Amino acid sequence: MRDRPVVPVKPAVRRTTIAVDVVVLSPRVDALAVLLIRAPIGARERWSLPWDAPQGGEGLEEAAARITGAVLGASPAFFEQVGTLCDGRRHPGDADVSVGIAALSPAGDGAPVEDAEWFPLASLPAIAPRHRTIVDRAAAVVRQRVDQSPLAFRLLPPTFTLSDLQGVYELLLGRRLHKASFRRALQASYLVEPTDEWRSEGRGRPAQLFRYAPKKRRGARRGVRFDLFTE
Amino acid sequence: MRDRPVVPVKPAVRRTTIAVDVVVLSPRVDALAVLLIRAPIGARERWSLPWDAPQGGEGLEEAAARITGAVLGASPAFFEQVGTLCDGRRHPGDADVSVGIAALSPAGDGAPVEDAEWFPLASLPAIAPRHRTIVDRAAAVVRQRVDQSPLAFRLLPPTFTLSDLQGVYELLLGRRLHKASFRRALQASYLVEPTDEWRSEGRGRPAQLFRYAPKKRRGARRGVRFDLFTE
DNA sequence: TGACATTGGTGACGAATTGTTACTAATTCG
DNA sequence: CGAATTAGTAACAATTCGTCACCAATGTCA
Repeated sequence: MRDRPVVPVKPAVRRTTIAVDVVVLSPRVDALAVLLIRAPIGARERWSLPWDAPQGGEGLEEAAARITGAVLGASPAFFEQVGTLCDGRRHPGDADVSVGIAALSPAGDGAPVEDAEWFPLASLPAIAPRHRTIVDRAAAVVRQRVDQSPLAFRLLPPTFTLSDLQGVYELLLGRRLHKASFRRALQASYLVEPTDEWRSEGRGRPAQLFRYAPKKRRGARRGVRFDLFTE
Repeated sequence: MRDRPVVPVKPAVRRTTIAVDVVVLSPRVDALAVLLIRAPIGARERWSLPWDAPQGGEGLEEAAARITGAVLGASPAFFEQVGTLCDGRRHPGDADVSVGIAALSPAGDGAPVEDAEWFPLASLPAIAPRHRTIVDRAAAVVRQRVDQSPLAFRLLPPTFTLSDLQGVYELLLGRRLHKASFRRALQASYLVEPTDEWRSEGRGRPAQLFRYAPKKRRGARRGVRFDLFTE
């Protein structure tokens, strides 16, 4: 940083190869799952993330929607970029640049095509190093933003019980939450509204169904949080 | 979304042009400022963000460091991606894809080269639409992550007073904070440690200098926050 | 039919955190 | 010297949070 000589930059674009790599996440039996596709014979790894290049005139999230639709039959309504990579790590299509995108899909939506399968986030098979990085980033981003973005609601059907919702939060955060506290905080947030439907799920009292319906509330936030944790 | 036919994807990379666009942010007189460079004669807008294509074998943040170094003479130690764009909006070099990167620079570091200037975030001159989007995203990202990432410390020199730090938080958050609450929260966070130096800044009592020195503290966080605000 | 297990839902209380007021401390200015 | 200005903190009130205890509504099974 010591007074480096000022080199005038003559900026110019550069031709490279690019890929959109999609981490489709969905809550499966008690764990978040990622959708992988079987790689062609001869590839270094047997599985990979769904990916493709954006087509002409197509935005990145649009491309992610197309790719997901092709593999899952349903297209999630929520995407979030988790970082763009341009490093030495290997990509299955040898793209120079990879745009990582997380796609959130409710539990019941769509079904994987023949060569695709859900894998619990915690026990993935071997995938290309760059895909590994993208999956890890997607998990980190989702965990980090869960309380600032309506991520959890995108992993649930349009109506859900509060226990469902709490379950998703517990999946994302990786820890148990206290029922009464969770509900009180949710109440105060005006993020959901009750429907007049109830769901009976076998044993136990039936639960009321809610829907995501955030009320306008201007950000009159309080002091600083310093929620920074050094691992 | 209605049962779209499953189109088998034959993924393939695609050649495109790419640019790294850097939003260098620094606290200037009572406002966050962005570093812009004068565009060549004949360009649609007279100013633009510093940008260039990543060179061979160079990572994206590395490219951002090089670009910033060339324009500011000093290279910030902190970069954060704020999103990758691939849409119709115009880029000064007509890149297909733009990777937006925020670079945080302490107030005194470096000096703009001849054709570069600081502009307060609130009153920018006309720049290319894509650059406008990237600046807005950078501002949003920085505001959103300020309490989860040590962003504020990257806008300050290695040692600083607590009033300096509070000032940066107020800049980033765009609202005033209460002194006593701020300091109590900071204390509880173990993010800074006092040095044995004091700084006398003209009138008033001299202030103790602190440095950023996060102590390890495992994330034993509490309930959910639902800090989601719908504008 | 009537315990009992199971899941949903809530009131209430003490503990912890946060917002605020008000004060003390150390310096410059006139 | 006193007034003005900035730094720093103790202490109190208001609010929020974690927890416990309980009630409600259903299915199971003797």
